[in-house]
Amino acid sequence: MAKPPKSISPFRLASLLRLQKDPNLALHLFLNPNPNANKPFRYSLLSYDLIITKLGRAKMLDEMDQILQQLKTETRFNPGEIIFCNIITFYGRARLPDRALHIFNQIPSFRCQRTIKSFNTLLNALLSCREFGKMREVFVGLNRFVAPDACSYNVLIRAGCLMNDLGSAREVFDEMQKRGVRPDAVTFGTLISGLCAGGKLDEAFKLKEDMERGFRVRLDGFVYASLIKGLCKVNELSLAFKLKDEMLERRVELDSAVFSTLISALFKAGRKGDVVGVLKEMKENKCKLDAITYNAMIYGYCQEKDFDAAFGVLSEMEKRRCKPDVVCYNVIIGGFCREGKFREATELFEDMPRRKCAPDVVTYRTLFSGLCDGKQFQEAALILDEMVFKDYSPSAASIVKFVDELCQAGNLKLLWTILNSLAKGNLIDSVTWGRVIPMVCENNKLLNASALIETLLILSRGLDLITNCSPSSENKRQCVDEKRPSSASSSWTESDFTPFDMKLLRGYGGFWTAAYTGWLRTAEARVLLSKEKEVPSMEDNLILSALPKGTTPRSSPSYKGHAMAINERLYVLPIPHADRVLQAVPSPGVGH
DNA sequence: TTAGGGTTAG
Repeated sequence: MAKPPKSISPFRLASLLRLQKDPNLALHLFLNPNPNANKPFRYSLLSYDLIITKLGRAKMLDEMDQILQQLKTETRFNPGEIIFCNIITFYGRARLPDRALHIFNQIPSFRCQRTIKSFNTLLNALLSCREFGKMREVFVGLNRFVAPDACSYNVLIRAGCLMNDLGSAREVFDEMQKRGVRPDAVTFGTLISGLCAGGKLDEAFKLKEDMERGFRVRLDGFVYASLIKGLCKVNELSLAFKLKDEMLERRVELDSAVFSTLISALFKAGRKGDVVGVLKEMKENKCKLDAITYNAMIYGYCQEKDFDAAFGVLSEMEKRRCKPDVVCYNVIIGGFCREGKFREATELFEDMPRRKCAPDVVTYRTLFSGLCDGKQFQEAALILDEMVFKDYSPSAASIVKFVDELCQAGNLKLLWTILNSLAKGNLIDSVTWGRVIPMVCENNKLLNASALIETLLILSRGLDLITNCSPSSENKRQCVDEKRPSSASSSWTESDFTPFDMKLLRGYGGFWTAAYTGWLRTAEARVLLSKEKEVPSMEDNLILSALPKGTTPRSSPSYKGHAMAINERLYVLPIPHADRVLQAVPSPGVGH
């Protein structure tokens, strides 16, 4: 007879969790440490820490929340502030500012004291979400309870730099000194980097002087790397190399960041031959090449259309046990696309999972816009659909470009396909609607599309994000039934909408208005079809004309669009989908 | 794992 499995101790659970790479398995293990035991498991604080960190890193934030609720009920120990700092950071990375703020406010309920540390983490998380207004609010509010330190000000300075508002970054720099907080190396590093990025090299060098002479803060690699990049950007390569030598003289540790910048600049200046010297110097300084250094070379070779050399670097990385990262593949895929090597680009993209590298939003955007530029419409449509499925969005410009190209090519069939994909991701904005509608009307030999466009304009006009409201499905159904345009008018005006509608439209802002209109029209089309009106108005025609030819709705279409034969088409999206369109949140850009 | 630099697209 098999022996019953030995029950595991809290200590053993922690070490098992540490070893488990798969976050799902780790979660399962955490939730069922001893499946056959009948008394509750006494989790250690370390186990909580490990599972929360694992789930957070894997972006399994709902599961992480579940564990947090459990942690709240544990009274045997008091969790340290660091756990909450990590959680706040995870929310920041996931662009969930409200949840970051919420957990920050909840910290005391976990029997943990908040300090400037979690406050600064919150500020930084809000910065990751580009919630500058909220940052200010939080800073002003908490200022009354706790004195900001250099780190707090450094986050604010970085916010100024990212907003391209170097003036306000400077103001923060002055303010911190007024309040007796000494700027440190990070303060100068942040400000100098911002000045270099903004092309204010003179100011940056002046600040470097002040840092050293006036403030007696030691220069470090961060400051040098920013300045060297700034010089390279304006083609001052010899000055950049001089600065690197200054680092050697002053015994500032030379790191891969400085060398990567120089290598990248040499390639861009067409001085590939000089890269060998830099690599040699790296070796002399015992500085290892990292993925970024290799990527600088790969990019250089791709710009020169030397893909063999680029793949050579890739093999070299593997040989040196430096795992190629996603940027590495993005660079090569981009290079292939620029050269019209779409098959190669797609093959490498498809090979990424085998190479144990997940494509990111940049990979998709690069491939998508490359395929569009090369008029590889079918492939582009496939990538687009996959992108939307993954909740990534192409840039608004490339969507419009793609739609324009399809309109020009008269490829209505593919146009419907991609509009369908875009609708799934709530990615059709008023510009796209504006491009598509005339196309549809022209194709159906209708008089003109001005009525619809006018409608879109009316709805988009001056609508700001004022309120947030989440309508019930009953509300929406009422909208559909009541929202018939007045018969005298051929287009919709504000008077055709109840105050509720207008509130709804305002709540979602101008950007969403077009999607909302699309949804209303969807339902509208369905109402029209179900009523089998004898003499369709021009408005009816317009909507019906948008339906692809040859699609015959069943006799009694219901609001549950899935029963309809045409529900795959854009204008007849199923209602549950429309609900999602309405409730969707704008997808963030990179890093989403 | 409270904050800053270097490689990719748009």
